[in-house]
Amino acid sequence: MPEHLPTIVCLMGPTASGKTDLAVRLVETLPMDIISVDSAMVYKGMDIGTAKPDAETLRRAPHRLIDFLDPADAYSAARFCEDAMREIHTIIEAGRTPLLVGGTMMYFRSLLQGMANLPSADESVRADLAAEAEAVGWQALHQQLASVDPQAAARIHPNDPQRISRALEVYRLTGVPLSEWMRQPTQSLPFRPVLLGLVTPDRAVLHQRIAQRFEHMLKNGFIDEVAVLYQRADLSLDTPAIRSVGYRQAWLYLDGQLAYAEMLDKAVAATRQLAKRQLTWLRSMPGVLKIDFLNNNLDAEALKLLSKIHIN
RNA sequence: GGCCAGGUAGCUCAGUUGGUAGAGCAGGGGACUGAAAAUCCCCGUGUCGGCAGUUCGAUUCUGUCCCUGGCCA
Repeated sequence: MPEHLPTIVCLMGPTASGKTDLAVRLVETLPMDIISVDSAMVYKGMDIGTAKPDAETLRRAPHRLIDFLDPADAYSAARFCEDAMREIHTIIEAGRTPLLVGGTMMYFRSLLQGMANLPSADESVRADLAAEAEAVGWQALHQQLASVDPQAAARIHPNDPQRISRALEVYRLTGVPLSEWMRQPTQSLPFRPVLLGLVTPDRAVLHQRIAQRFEHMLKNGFIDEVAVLYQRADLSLDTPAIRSVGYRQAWLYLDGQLAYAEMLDKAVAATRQLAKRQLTWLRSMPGVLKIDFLNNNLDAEALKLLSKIHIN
């Protein structure tokens, strides 16, 4: 890729791998500014459970794209791309290098590879589809999809309501099948991305950290944080924000559907599963420089990798 | 100490009228285009508590021992 493009650095990794800590230390020594790539930290009032950096940390290392959205509002990969592009440009214009940090791998992929110019979500179409599914089942809607967009139907599993719904939504909104939309070329990224991935050969240690961190969250008032959300009439288990790892289980606990110990077990398990999916993304993503986050010279290692690249 | 119920996958349990066993959860791998911390797909060998007996063959029947829970002393 052309050398004259401005550099952006992407620091990726599974939950509890220490991304934020490393990023904060990096921006203290390098002329970089942090953009968060995290679908849950965007929400206000969701601090403890998302492991959002505290006020003191944010003063030292400001994060863009956190803490600006109400939990009742839906965010999306497309909105992230717009927001991130805006922040990236601002940082580059200031003569600095953007450091994109987070674990929402689809946001990274969308930003780096671009997205088709699809219509955004439409609540009323979604409601119609959900009602139809209630009546005839998702399998029937999958068949319906097969008749208007065989390509999408072939790649979307009949048991995957979310994707069946989205594909039919796009077709109903535009009269053009999703597969057709996705054929349009996306414009290439006007930056030179440097990809760093925090990984470790020892999954058991990551699991341990995940368990410890959730217990720490509980000690720090996580349940109280969720209780505030639970009291709101406009939030439910159908709200994307409330479906987040930990929040969903705490919600069920507050609702009396889970005992405390079950809530703890299930929340920790859900976090492990999230980490596994993030690692799957990381393995499939080309060009990622991997760093073992259990390495005791983590900072030096990261700085060494960054010293080899030209930052803005 | 006596009686009863159990001891089967990491966990909770099902099952085999005797032909060496299967679900859920956990775990592993994968997919992923406006919900993505979401939503899905694929993956099940484990001395069926130990030992002995009956049997062509025992995880299954019998005996005995060990362990756990309950009731009675």
